[in-house]
Amino acid sequence: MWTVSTSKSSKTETPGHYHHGNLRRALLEAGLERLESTQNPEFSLRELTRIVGVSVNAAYRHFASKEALLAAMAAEGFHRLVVEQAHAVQAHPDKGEGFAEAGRAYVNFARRHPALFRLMFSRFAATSPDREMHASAQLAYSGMLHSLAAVLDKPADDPEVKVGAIQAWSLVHGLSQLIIDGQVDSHTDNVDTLIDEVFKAKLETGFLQKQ
Amino acid sequence: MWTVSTSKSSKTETPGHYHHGNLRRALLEAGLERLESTQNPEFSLRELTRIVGVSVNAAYRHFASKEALLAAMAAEGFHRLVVEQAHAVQAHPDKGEGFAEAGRAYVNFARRHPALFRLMFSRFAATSPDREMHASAQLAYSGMLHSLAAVLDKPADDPEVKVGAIQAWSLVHGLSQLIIDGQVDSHTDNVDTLIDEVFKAKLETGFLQKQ
DNA sequence: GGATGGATGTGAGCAGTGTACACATTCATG
DNA sequence: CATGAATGTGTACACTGCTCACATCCATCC
Repeated sequence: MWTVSTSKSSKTETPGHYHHGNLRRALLEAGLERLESTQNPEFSLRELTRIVGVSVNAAYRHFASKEALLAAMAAEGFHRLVVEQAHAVQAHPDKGEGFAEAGRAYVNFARRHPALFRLMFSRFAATSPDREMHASAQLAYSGMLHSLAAVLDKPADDPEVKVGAIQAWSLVHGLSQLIIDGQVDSHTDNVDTLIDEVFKAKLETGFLQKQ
Repeated sequence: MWTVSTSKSSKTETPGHYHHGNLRRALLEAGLERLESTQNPEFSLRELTRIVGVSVNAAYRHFASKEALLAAMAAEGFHRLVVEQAHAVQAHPDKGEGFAEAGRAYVNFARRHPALFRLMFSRFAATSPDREMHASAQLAYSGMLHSLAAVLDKPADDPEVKVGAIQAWSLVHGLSQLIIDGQVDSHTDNVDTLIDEVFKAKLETGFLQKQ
């Protein structure tokens, strides 16, 4: 996808490509693809630079460390998640359904990209002072917060909305984690119907009831 | 704590200690302590053996790989979690309260041992074929399942119980994860009261209602 | 249009890692 | 007390993240 410009060509991409043609982006893509394609999500910086076809240290012109690369990948993951959730919300005229669908989208995102999902919430996500990543995560949260506020017809800073948002996020996040850990698979036949059941029960008895 | 037996002494511990005195246990303890005591939960096998005062490869007589050591540490974590939850359940005569208290114990375990908690649910927990660890995790799940079955006064294999258990586990697990990721801290003043609120809301409207 | 300086990529090298292999020591048991 | 198994040690190897000095390329200005 990202071809090296051997001498002077391939000016087809976005600006900011000096020798390689946006090496930063290429490394990110390679890393993300690596997460998707293999069983073992551990990878070395050297492996990525080998894939991209560049010397090891070229990476250090774009990322201060391997950790910084991982943080950028996580941020990209949050961006994609936010997009998918926004789509889910907008696809449903009924706000309650839209909110529930966003939850389903969350779980399915985790199922489709388990390694990326883990990366997004791994240790360094809490530790690293990466600004971009925290901003992305914040975006995901505030999106859900406002969606729930619309459902409950209350301001976003209403305590009930805040607690409800954390509750919903916890449920969805926990379910995602347990599923990708294979800790739910072993107890149920079909994960899809389980998700439906969990959500249905939630809808009937839980916080989505405007009471 | 684990002193090396220079020549022939320190037979004070459980059997199975040849040269060192249960090196396996010592490595586990060192690893767990390492997780508690430091900011950066990454550690090398060599570091652990240095702490214990033994050559690097001695560890390989007790663990097939570093991954196996991590799996054993995770299993130990599950054991401790199960113990704390059991205590929480038994401390309350009312079964519903006991169940809720077990949930609180779950969250607090994660808060007190964030690195260990992460390890227990990290990538390799799903990947690794470590039998002991999966057995321990299973134990945690079935304990909660039976506790909920008692609350609802239904058999443990009742679909409603199963769904409720996964729901409860998801909520508690997700909340734990979000808290230790610092993703909740930034939105609320006091985590403790938040937990109470989440649980209270759950108790009032959720699956704990016998309807 | 050619010089200049900053952005970008390269190569060698360092300390540290996980682990395999051959060997040494110690223990339980005959 | 000899023997074999269990346990610990030393050496070595391929690999890692990362630093430093150097090479290359591009945009820009005279």
